[in-house]
Amino acid sequence: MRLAPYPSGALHIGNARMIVLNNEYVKRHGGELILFYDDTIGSPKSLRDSPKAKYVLPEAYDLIKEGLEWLGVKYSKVYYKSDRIDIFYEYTEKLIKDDVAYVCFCSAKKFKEKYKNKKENCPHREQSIEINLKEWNKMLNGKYHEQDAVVRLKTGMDQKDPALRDQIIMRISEAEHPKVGNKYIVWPMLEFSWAIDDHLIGVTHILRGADLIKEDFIEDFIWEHFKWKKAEFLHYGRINFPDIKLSKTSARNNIQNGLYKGWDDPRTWSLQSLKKRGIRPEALKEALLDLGMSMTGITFSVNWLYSKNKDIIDEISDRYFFVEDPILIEIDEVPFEEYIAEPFLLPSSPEKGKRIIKGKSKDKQLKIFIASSDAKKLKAGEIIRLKDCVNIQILSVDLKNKNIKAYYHSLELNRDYSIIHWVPEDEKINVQILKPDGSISNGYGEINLLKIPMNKTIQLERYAFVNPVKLEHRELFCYYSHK
RNA sequence: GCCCCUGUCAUCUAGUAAGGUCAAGGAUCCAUGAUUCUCAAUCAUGAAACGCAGAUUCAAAUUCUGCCAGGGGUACCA
Repeated sequence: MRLAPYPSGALHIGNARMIVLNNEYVKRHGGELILFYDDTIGSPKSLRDSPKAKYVLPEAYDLIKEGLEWLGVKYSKVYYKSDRIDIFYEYTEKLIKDDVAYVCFCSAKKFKEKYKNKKENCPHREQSIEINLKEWNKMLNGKYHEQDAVVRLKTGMDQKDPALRDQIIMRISEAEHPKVGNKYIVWPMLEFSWAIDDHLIGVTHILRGADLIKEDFIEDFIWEHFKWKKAEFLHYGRINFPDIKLSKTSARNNIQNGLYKGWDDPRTWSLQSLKKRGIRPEALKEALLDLGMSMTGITFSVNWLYSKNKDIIDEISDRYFFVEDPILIEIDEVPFEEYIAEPFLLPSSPEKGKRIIKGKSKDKQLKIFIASSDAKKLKAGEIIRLKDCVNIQILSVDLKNKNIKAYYHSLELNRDYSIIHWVPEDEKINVQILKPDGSISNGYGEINLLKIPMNKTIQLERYAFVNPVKLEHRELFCYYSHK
């Protein structure tokens, strides 16, 4: 079997389904997996400036490799479509000589309206083999330009399905290719190139999305013509990601115009970005595999992935305090100079030990920060519990001036009081969290965050799981994982 | 327009090939309660579906017909 990514950008969560399913199939049946970069030319030169243009991005080759490595996918060989253009020339010539292909000069619009929709042959279909060969060579020799001429396969203008009437197999593109430059101006269409290559590299099973079903027909037509052994087709249905916008093309544009920092920006939903967010490859694989091979159109909710990931990281992510968008509370009449809070690093594994958070008072006053989302809910007179510390009674709340006053109330845990998180004013570090939508949350975290390893997920209690990626000048930068 | 495919809880899925074992099972989400010094996790309970209409049959989620609804293809993209 083969993986055939188009190297226009990093692999994303949507492309991953194709990879995971192929990989699993090969593993279960003891097959061989080939990585085949489907790096054809894409959009013609004349459309290259359009934001929708598809084209090969040089860095994508490595980004794809990186993504496959992260997913733990092993392959036996690597091929590049762009290395094999001469092969398609050779087979196109054979097809012309066998009178099953012809050079057509109709414009796309004219062909569709005058011939395809009416099931009628265009004049070029009747050309002799000699003329077709001559015109084909003119195409190869650069006598024609983009849009001037194409090679069509004689699948039949009387096909019931208009999608299958005399498909184009070779066309002209004057665009530059990152690997082979301007060496070729005639390029194959996807269906045709696979009909040839799947045979030549010995593919026995082709597992692809339902959107590529038409390609089956073209491949089968050509295998039939050459009397080649046929591969078996397997399909899976469409998958939709309603809460995500997934597009390698728009990700590329946003990276190029500087809106995104790179291919690990969470808005790309690339495998690179998922890794940075602390999503485990096993979680993604399991989530995708659970969808199976059904032909049903699937609405994929990212919560499904998050849930799988949480199963893995919950029991290994240490807990820390963090307050988002902090607001200061001044607590008066504190009857001690220092209180040492000792919450567990990971309550489900007490053997991992405890953290130490010190609350120090000056002149009987203790200053701490709480999250503004908690502050908004406070009412004067209310008693709340600072987790693992003390109970305080709120005296006044002035959100406009970010000023909250409170009194010390008591020490003992009382579950009637709501429990909130806090960070002492004199021992804190700045924490920045990059959210999936690209926004950044700011807040303070407990001092123990200075000692944590990078790229190992943690849970900021009552906030979310995050993956710390950088600690510099007492400032921690994290990627948001999920709730 | 023309071709093709798919319709089971909010979502994903099991069941459809051989009609009875399905008064439809599991997971996620949601709700309630327990537990917990986290709004997480854990445990318990609950809510929640065979697209519609006919037909065949002792018996239909499963077979047949019609309808309806979604998706895909119809690119000199992949």
